[in-house]
Amino acid sequence: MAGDRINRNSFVPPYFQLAQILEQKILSGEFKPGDSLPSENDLAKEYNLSRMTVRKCLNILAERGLISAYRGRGTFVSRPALDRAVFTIEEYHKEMSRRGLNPEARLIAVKVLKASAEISGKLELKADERVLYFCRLLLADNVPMAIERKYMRFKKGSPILENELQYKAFSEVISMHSEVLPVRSRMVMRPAVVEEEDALLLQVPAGSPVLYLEQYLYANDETVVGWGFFIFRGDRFSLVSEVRPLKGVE
Amino acid sequence: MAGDRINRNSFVPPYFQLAQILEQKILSGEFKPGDSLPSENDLAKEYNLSRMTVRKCLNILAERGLISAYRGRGTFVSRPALDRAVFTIEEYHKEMSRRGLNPEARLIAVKVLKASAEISGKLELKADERVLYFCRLLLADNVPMAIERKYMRFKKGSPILENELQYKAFSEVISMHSEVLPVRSRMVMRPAVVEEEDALLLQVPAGSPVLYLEQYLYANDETVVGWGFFIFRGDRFSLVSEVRPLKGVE
DNA sequence: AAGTGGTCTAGACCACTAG
DNA sequence: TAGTGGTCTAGACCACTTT
Repeated sequence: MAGDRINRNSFVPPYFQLAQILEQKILSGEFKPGDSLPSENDLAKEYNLSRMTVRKCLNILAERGLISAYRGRGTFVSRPALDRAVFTIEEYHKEMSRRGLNPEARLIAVKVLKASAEISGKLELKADERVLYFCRLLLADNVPMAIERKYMRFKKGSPILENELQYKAFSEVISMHSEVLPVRSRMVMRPAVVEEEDALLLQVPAGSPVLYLEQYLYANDETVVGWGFFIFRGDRFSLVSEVRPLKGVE
Repeated sequence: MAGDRINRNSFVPPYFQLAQILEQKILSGEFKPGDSLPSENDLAKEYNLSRMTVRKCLNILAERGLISAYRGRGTFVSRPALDRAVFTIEEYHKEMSRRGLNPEARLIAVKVLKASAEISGKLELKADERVLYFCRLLLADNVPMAIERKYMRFKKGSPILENELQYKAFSEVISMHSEVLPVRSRMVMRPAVVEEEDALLLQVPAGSPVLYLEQYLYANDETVVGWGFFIFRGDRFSLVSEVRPLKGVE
């Protein structure tokens, strides 16, 4: 019945070999959505593995959404979640390097401002308290890709080095400028049309579609320690979600 | 040094208790980014657990990005990836239910078409082959949220029940209409401005910002078995990415 | 050589589900 | 009651890194 065996001399560990075997049986239709898999004990016997090893393999497949386990009932093949998408945005420099582009950041402005109503609201400050603001233009292969505008609580006597603002991510800038470290983030993304001032920086017509990506940073005590946003060009920046096969992993 | 103990009478399993303890030590700054954690053997001794149980706990923290383990060197606290975002879009009905909204789908059109150049390209068909097309208007609490337009290879003599198109996700529609099941997906998201025809359906002004979400579905042999897209209203639909504390899990 | 994480084993007890 | 998955244990060997 088995057909496939675990190769004990392979560099690929047994738990991973079994995961590949089972994945193939699922993708090829031998196990169909809703079917139950053999029990963990049966798989252990069939492939001459300990139950813990079988479980490690099943955990991998479960993480990938191919199967679901239910205590007392068994382990079942899931309907693949193909109408679901997961989009990941890395820190800008990593994101662009990943895409094979040459990233660059140009510092457009650094200022200490009295917080406007909007900013003091976002940063949970009293009106007119002072905040540190900076603006960067993010490029890839010399083409403007995004504008970044960020605001943080201003700490007297802690100078910001312009040099740092060329390379550091927002949370790193805060880490160095403040004693309260950000430990949690919240980001909100929505489509927008670009306003005139930003259109000039991005070198696109006013009214072009863009992605507006808002960022809140929180300290361990839930204080907001930073707020701001990115504006990404819609014609140069899209997000991709893919379900990858197990083969290519590691 | 320890301070915290594992409560063996708790319903919370030991591996999870230890994960909470270690997470708190990381978030509070007792362990700082770059610091090494005690070795797995030391943690096992300190908390009176077996090494496998300690490893299960560390895996949880590693999945969440709080720590990284290196063979031969040790386990280290990571700088939290706060300038990174992960956005998840569920299948429409689930997504809206999750947001506490009442989802609904209205079938606008179902047709068998000769594939245009664009469609036959996307579906890897010869020109003029026939494709099945449908269009749905997706609502939440009676407000239009999105338009969905989908195309799939047409299979003669396999009727599509209009009823199904009210509830089923695209990949399910294909599963029932075709023998070749989709097992893999690819989605691409970008901002756009809405065209007049779509603006009418969505009840927004032409030129309003929208999210354009393209979907490709593949069979096990890499054939494209479905293609299409969603157009989401930008004023009603945004995506949120949050780093959650361990406490709230399960 | 000593210490680290990665993997594996052969048991065990438990909570839960089903017949 | 028998079978399932969830958790835990106390070992073991390995590849790798550091000293």
